[in-house]
Amino acid sequence: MPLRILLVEDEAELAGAIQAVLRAEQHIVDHLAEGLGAWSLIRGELATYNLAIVDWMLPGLSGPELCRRLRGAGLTLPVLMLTALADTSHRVQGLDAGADDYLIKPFAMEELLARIRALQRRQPNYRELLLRAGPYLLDPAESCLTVQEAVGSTRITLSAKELQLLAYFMEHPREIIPGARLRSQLWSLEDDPISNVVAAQVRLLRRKLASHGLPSPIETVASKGYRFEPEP
Amino acid sequence: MPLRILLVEDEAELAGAIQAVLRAEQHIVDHLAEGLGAWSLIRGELATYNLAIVDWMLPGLSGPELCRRLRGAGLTLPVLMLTALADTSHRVQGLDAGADDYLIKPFAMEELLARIRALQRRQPNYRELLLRAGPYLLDPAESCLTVQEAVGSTRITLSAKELQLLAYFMEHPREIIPGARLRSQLWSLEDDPISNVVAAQVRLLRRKLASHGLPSPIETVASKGYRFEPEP
DNA sequence: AAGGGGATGAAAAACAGGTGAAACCGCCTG
DNA sequence: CAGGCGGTTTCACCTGTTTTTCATCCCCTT
Repeated sequence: MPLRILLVEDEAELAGAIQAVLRAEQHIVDHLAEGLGAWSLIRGELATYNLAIVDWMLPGLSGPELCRRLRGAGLTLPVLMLTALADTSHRVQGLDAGADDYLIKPFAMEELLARIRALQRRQPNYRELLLRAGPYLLDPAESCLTVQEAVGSTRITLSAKELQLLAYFMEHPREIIPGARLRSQLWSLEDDPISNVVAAQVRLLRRKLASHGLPSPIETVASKGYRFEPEP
Repeated sequence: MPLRILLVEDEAELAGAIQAVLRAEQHIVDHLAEGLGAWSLIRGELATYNLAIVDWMLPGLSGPELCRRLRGAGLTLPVLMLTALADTSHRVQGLDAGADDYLIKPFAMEELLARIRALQRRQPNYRELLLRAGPYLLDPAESCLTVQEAVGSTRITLSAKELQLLAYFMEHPREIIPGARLRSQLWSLEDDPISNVVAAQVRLLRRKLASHGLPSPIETVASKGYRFEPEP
């Protein structure tokens, strides 16, 4: 399932490579080059991150320092630290600061991905597979949706964005969700803030459901947002 | 839920952008370019602010100085300070002065919004939930009103302005509220002062209630104002 | 009786969101 | 490496709702 990841790395080239790889894995990535901004971004609650990848050496607020702050604020967000030094003394410092895992540069991208998966599995609230709301059953691993109907059920395979969107809706059933919230939670903060991606994607999702003969569970609440209504 | 926000920022362009974003979120915004005016505006009773966004560097009364004065006067109004990166070394000064949070320029507008939400949640009297007066029950999150009746109850969904207006009435039950006060509390001080938005909006609200078969709890006290009377 | 503030209905303006076509992009395949 | 493909985003335009304005009208106060 796609994760929301904060990457804090000041070497532009490495950062770019990591972003590309993570995005290819369908993750939503925000990138910052310095620690103070990361700190404020996480505190701001603009987006809910599932993981932070933090370089050891950063201008301003260093990686371990950022980590310490996070822990100090009571946040359990998994942190994967990147360090250029195989130095064990640093390792201890980092663990003290509250990092969850280490990767020593240079590393293979495959290993980064593996570490991320491992870290996620270790999460206490690690959501094993399915998400259910009313007759809707979402399987992020297969990225497909199964809907119970009066007779039998329908199975629909979803694209990455459709999955993310529907997952967010299903995690907040019946709640009025402003378009702007979907925007900040499901799209990287870096891209153009004036665009109607959200409306467009909602439309695609609605249309896909409709094309399978299902009634749309997503209603629009005029100038307030969208609402996912599991029961008809 | 919409907030009343005072923005004190002397860079015209940034100020404009911030205003636009906040207004898009339904907040009511007043903008000033210097600290002294802000000080007097907050002390005056023209409007009651839920939040002040204050630039660090201001002509006349500086941000921290304004902050200190507010605290000195015993006001607990949350203050979000904007600082240029160069001023971050002064952070401690700002905290001393009594600011509640910081944002380092440049920042993403989305982040500003998130900080504002976080700040509100931190408020001691933070009332996420419901507002009640007599048989009227207002739910800002759902932006709907539920009215208890002899038999059963009626649920009405409200638009943004209707919600703000009714909330204000319900917070001041039985009180005679001059139209001008609604005007200054619920509309930005900047827009055209000669217009009958208030009367028009009161009318819309009354009409909406009437259309659901409810007696109007809002009466007009000739040339004095309006009164919200929860019990019939 | 005059004047002012509010009430009213219609219309305009402002806005959010919906829509289809087209562009774009990474990826796979021939 | 070109071409095709599915997924995603953008664009320009359309629609429906909310909010404000405007031009009266009404009624209470002075």
